[in-house]
Amino acid sequence: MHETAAATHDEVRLGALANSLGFLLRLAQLTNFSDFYAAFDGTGIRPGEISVLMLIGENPGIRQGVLARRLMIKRAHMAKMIAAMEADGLVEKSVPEADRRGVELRLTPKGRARVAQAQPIFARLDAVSHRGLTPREEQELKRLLRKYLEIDSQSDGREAQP
Amino acid sequence: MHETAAATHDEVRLGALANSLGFLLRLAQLTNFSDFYAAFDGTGIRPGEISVLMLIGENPGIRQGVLARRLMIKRAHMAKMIAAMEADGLVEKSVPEADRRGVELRLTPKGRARVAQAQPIFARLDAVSHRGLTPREEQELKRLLRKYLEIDSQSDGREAQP
DNA sequence: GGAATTTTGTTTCCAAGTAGACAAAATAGA
DNA sequence: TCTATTTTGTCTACTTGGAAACAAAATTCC
Repeated sequence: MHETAAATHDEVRLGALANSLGFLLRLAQLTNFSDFYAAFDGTGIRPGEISVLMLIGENPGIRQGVLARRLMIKRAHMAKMIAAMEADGLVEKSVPEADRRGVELRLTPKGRARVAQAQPIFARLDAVSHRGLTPREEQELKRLLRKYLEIDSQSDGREAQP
Repeated sequence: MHETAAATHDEVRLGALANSLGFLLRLAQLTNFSDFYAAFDGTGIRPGEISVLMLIGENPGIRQGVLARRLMIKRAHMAKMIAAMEADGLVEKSVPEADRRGVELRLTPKGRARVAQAQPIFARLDAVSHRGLTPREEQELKRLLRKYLEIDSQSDGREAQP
């Protein structure tokens, strides 16, 4: 029996979307997230939480607005995340004398322990999440994404030391 | 005056995250989305809506479960999106005789008009969203993402014709 | 043929994230 | 000084998406 135009066998024509950067990025991110959740299964660690903790660990005293801008999420949402993490004892806030509007963030020992717990899982995930790509291609993919995002891979955004 | 360890000037050290595929994909997707919203400003067209409409247009009669799987969203959410689009008169459902559990989707004339309206904006967006990349690099980025996703760029997921 | 299982879509409730208004503190401008 | 603007974080809705339970139809297994 001949097939009609209706899609069968889960085969889906993507048409113009197959060449859309946004569409490809969205699917790639969802794919990677599912790898993340598989790797961190049972730990209760989520992508948003661990990336915030890692950035605070790398940048002690960072302001939450700066963190929100770098992670491209809204300050309102960052406020909620930080409040929850503070309630969990992962992060501590301090109000700097120089500008009492702001809040400086630092990891507590428990927060540092959480990052340390995640580190090996994170490393293993990154070593296995290649999917169809060769290691060489994955490096190239990351390089292109960093260039797209205008992230300087070596300096990690650190200021030059005079 | 010498700086403390606290991050100033919005400079944020990314540390290990700068080499994390998931982190880079997330930021890239958010960046691209903001380009999308800028390009489609005023039209009321959102990424999820237009991608669903385009896929239905390319695959008349597609089942909503198949669509959900391809877009990597949950059937529950797809049901809500389709219900809203049907209420807007963009999509029509029909129950196939062969399997009365399922629902086949097709665009209405209004749905086709919406896709036609989006097409030039979409094309222009795709031509301008390069950011730091050269056109050559953007093509390579898309190729790597398709390979990561195991999407066959030429066939668009279409079955081979015997 | 008829009960168990699976598939498909839906419904309800919950979590993640955004939008916009707000208050407090800092800064700019006369 | 002292008002006006800006910056920073927060609060209250609202939107988007997922988890789990459910119903109806199809399929499997005897």
